[in-house]
This record gives sequence, structure tokens and C-alpha cells, in this order.
Amino acid sequence: MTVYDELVARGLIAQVTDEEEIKELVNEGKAIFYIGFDPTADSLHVGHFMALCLMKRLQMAGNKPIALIGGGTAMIGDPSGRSDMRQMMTEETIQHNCDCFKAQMSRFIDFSEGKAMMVNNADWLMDLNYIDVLREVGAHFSVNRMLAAECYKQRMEKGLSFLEFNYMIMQSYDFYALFQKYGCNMQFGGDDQWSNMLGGTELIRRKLGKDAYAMTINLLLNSEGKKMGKTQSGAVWLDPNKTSPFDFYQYWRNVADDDVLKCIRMLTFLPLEEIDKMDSWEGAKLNTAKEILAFELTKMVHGQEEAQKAQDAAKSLFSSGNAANMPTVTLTDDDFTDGTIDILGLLVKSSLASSRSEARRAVEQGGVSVDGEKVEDIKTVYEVNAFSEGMVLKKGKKNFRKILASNH
RNA sequence: GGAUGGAUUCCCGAGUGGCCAAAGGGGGCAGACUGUAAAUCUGUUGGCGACGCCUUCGAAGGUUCGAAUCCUUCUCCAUCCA
Repeated sequence: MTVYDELVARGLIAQVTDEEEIKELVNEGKAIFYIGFDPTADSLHVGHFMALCLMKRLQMAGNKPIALIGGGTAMIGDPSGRSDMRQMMTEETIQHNCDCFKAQMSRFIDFSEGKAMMVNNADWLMDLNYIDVLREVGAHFSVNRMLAAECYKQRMEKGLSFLEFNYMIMQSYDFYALFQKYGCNMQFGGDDQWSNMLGGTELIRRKLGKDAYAMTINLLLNSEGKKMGKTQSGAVWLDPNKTSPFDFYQYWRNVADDDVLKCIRMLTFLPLEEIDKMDSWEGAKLNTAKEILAFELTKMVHGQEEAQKAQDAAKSLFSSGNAANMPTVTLTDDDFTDGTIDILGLLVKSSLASSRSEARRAVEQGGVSVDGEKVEDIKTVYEVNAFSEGMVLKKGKKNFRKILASNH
């Protein structure tokens, strides 16, 4: 099976500019492609992860990936798919985020000796001269056509600043610059990037009279049509300090039935034949598929060892209610008053509740237990030595913390 | 620059002098049911030393016994005109 066919079979490909050409380039390992990542946070998240996987797949097939970090475009902010303007970021923040991205990407992509490269568009965008850009690039863009682009639709109602309007032009210029510098002949990106990417191929055609290609990957949407990889507390990060391996595992362990197979297909590197077998699984058996999904992804992002730990922790927690590897909170002497701490304080300190009021509600509604025993009284108090063995605190069905006390 | 409309709690959106910590919906959280799923039902959803107190209706002042609501100035946003 060729790489291209595999991408199709996994449901990754959304739109392509020229299927035959792209197929050939990709299958023969002749593509030099780029994917852009705007450093809008200090860690990559699940959405980026999909792009990284795609890069890896193509790299394994002999193609050369260019990871473009948008140090320059981040100064503008992509309006695609957003209903409000992004917050402006300072140069320092952007630089910091770039560094974080680099470190994380290196773990997935082999950047050694000409196999792949990493560039920052700040290197060429920051030096652009306004008049020159207008004459050289701006002349090739039709405002009428830009306004018709899908990515601006939402913003036509809410308002779109000229700053953001230019994002498409900058991204197009990136492609043009990479094409000239490194012979980059293809761009990949999320499906929401389609119009921005077409801007690039158009620009190359008009300026250089040459062909370049673009391909978008399907966004990872759940069965309700919402982007996956988001929780109420924010994105699911790849940085273990922002989303612990355990939480990362749990996120995937808890995906809806309808989404498991799609996720396995799109995100894991399991052979397709194996995945096809799972297709017939139904009902509770899908739980096994969820375990596989969670384990595979955690392994890719955090390593075999962490994945195993997360899985063990999850299994023992949900079967017997105790585990060695659940998220642990260590209390210090400052957390105790006269050597004791009450249940509400405990919930807050362990970040299971954001306020004492919230903690109170959880207890009152019967959602809190300590070492398997339901806590009935909000005034329950624990002494320091109660934590010597480690206490298992549980809020709701899925939120566990092991509580320890330092020096005891 | 001018005209008009607007800014309410996590989001949408009521409220136009006391009955307002603020309707309703969404989302979240907890409970029941389950398979760590979905759907459904129930409760809950600013904070705190909690039958009370404190902070919150874009910002700052003012009127009033009392303001999300009235007045003044400012900031931001949308629409139309230029």
C-alpha cells in the first residue's frame, strides 16, 4: 500500500489541489513539504500532534518535511475559524513559545542530516518592507476573492481587522519563500487552512509560473462536530507538566463510542488490517479499543514507560479503587492548621475543587470519598498522620488524587 | 469625523430604581442508570469563618435611603454615512 493510499484509508485527507501530482510526489518520496505551526502557546497540543504524525508518515516514505514555526505570522494572528481576534502576543512570548515547540517537535521528527528541517518565518517576514510587499505580493491578491474565502466568513459578521486580514498574505508569502529557498513544493495543514494555502500556490504560480501543491488533513472532529483535543479546562497538551500523562491517557480512554475507531485510524500507527478488525467491535467491547487508543497515543507522546504507568493506574483505580501511579499531591506543613486539615481544604489543595464552596457542594451531593469511604460531613477533619500511608481522595467518578504529607 | 444600536455571571441571553447573586438556555460539576460511552432523569452552578457577610452587570465619577437599571465623562464593539 502506498503512503498516499494509506492516508486516504485512514481518513486523513480532506482536500487536495491536484490529486495525481500529489500522489506521485508523495509516493515517490519527492515531496518537500511544509506544515506551519503558530506558536500561540508554550506547548503543542493534540491538534498539532496530528500534523506531526502526518509529517512522520511522509518522512518515513522518504519525503522531506519542513516544520515551519510561525514566529512572524504569530505576530499577526490567524483569523481562520475564529469568531474573535486573537490576543496580541509580545515578541518575548512568541520567542519563548518557539523554543518550546522546537524541543517538543524534535521528539517526533528526525531532524538529523537533511532528513527534515525546521525554520522560523520570522527570519524572512520580519525584514519585509511594507511598500515592497504591497508591490510584489499585494498586487497579486484580489480583495474581492479574499473576502469570499471561507476563513473570513465568520469574521465578516463580527468584524475583521486589517491586521488579521493580512494573515493570508503572510502565509502565502511563506510558501513562496520556502519554494524559492528550499524547493518546497507542497504544503499541508488543517482543513481550516485551505484558503490560506491556496493563496500560496496561487502566488507561486503568478510570480514564478510554477506549480506547487496543497493538501489539507481532516480536522479531528468528534461525532458532534466539535474539535477534539479540548476539555473544559483547555486544550489537551503534549507537555507533561501541562497535561499529565495520566490525564492524557484518560482523555482518550473516555472518547465517545462513535469516535474511537476514527481516532485510532487517524492518530495511531497501528497497521490498518488490525484496525479493520476492530471495526466489528460493539458495545462494551469498544472499551478495549479505547484502551488501545489511549495506550498507543500516550506511548507516542510520553513514552512506553509513562503509558504503562498511566494504564496501570487507570485500571487499578477503576477496578479496585487504589493505585500507585495516580496523580499525587504532597501537602506541606503550611497546609495544616494545628496539625489538621478539613475535607474542604483537602479538596481545594488537591485541585479537585477550585473553591471551598465548590468542594462543599461536591461533599453535600455525595460525590466525595476518602479511601473508598463516602464523606458525609463537610466538617470532617484529618490529622497529619492520616496521610502517612497516602490517602486516596476521590471526587465524582473519575477524579482521583493520592494525598501525602511531607515529613510524615 | 457624523448618526444609531450595543457591552450583564464560563458562553448565549432576559432584566430598564428596591421583590437581583440577577429569568431562561447552553456548558460545567455532582447523583441515579451504565461500559471510565451515549442518551435520559434529578440536583447544583460568584466567594467566605454561611439562616449572615463580601465582591460582581465595560471603566471612573455622580444622583438617591437604595442603582445592572437614572445622569456625566471615558473605553471598546457593530451597523449606516463620509
